[in-house]
Amino acid sequence: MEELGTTAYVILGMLRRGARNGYEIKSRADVSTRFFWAISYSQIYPELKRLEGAGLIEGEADPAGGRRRQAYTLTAAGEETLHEWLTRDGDFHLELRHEGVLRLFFADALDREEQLELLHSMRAEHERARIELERIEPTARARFDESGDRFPLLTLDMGIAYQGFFIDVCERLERRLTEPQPISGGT
Amino acid sequence: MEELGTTAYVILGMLRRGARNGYEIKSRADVSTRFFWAISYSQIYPELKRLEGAGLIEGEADPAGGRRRQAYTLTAAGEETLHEWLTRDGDFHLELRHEGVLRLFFADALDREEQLELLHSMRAEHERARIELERIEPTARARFDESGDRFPLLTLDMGIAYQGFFIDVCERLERRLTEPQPISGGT
DNA sequence: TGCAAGATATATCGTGCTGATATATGGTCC
DNA sequence: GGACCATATATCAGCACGATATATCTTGCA
Repeated sequence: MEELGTTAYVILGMLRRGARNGYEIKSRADVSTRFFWAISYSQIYPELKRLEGAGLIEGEADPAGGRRRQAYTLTAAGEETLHEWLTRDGDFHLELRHEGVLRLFFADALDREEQLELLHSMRAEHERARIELERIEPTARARFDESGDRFPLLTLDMGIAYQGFFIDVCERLERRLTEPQPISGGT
Repeated sequence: MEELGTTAYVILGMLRRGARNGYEIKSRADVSTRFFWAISYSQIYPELKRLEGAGLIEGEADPAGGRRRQAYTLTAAGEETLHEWLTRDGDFHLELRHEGVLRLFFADALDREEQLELLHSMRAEHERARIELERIEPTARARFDESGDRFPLLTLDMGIAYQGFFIDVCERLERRLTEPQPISGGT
């Protein structure tokens, strides 16, 4: 079998969690993995067929009234493949795209006041993001209490701390730029 | 004029910094913006032509011996466009793809020992990344001393702290998972 | 002197992903 | 009855990545 992309493992993992079709996978991902690994329909539906072809999942017709629907489940091979990925050593895919930091990188083209405004609006952005995550938190906590699976809640709390990291960095830089004559760029 | 993608602004910014052609833009980006906004040749060369067509940059033949080379410079319009982007309020593009956190999200499928190994190898990955950044730091510091532009150094230090954030998170989680009976997933 | 290896410089291809849109049906509310 | 939203699948244009191809210039060293 060819190698699988990371998106394929999101699908396997979500199926293992109890998601049954493409729509449910996407809905769940949109309130969880989206923050560190987004997926879209145009990946999900072709990938479901590919995974079925590879024998990692099985689908059967599951119409809801007159609406066609396909219900998928993990096969033993699929379960094994997911486990292999989860325990694989190293080879992490790790990527950040952050337009705020990018602008900061070029901020020498700005005057002091504009630099401060950039930091301020960047901080505001992360504060909005943190609030969004904090709104999800009670739901995640409730689901933990039901399921006993603590990892979704744990990664959510990581996300909240992650936003906090950027908020702190912005605040520190804003303070430093406000000071009379800062010397260097040390940590 | 159509809207520009963020990559276009990387190019404008790099030209403003003194990069002259596609190769130099890519070389510089690979040791700086790469860590928060990666770009590739297949974006750079078509984009240079597009930006020239839009009047934001100007290119002239600049052969090096028998090797063809095109030297670009910012126009006044390009400078202005860059400034508009840098001072634009909000609308940040912010995106993370982190396979380690994703695996952690699904880590309920693992036993305790495998979970610890996942955290350990994730932490090792971030430690490698931090060391890579720390190796660049003296160069960035020297360039700051020459140019007086502190922002590249500043964003590099942010990157180092960023890796530190994940290292700390992993350590904390490793400790918590080692403890006898942790209760919840609180921060 | 010869020549291998690496740096400089541009270009392109396959693949994957995003965001938007299209198409239906089912359920809820007034 | 009809408006509106949720459910469910599918696809397309555009952007981006990573790898590779091509060619020339420079460096090192035997």
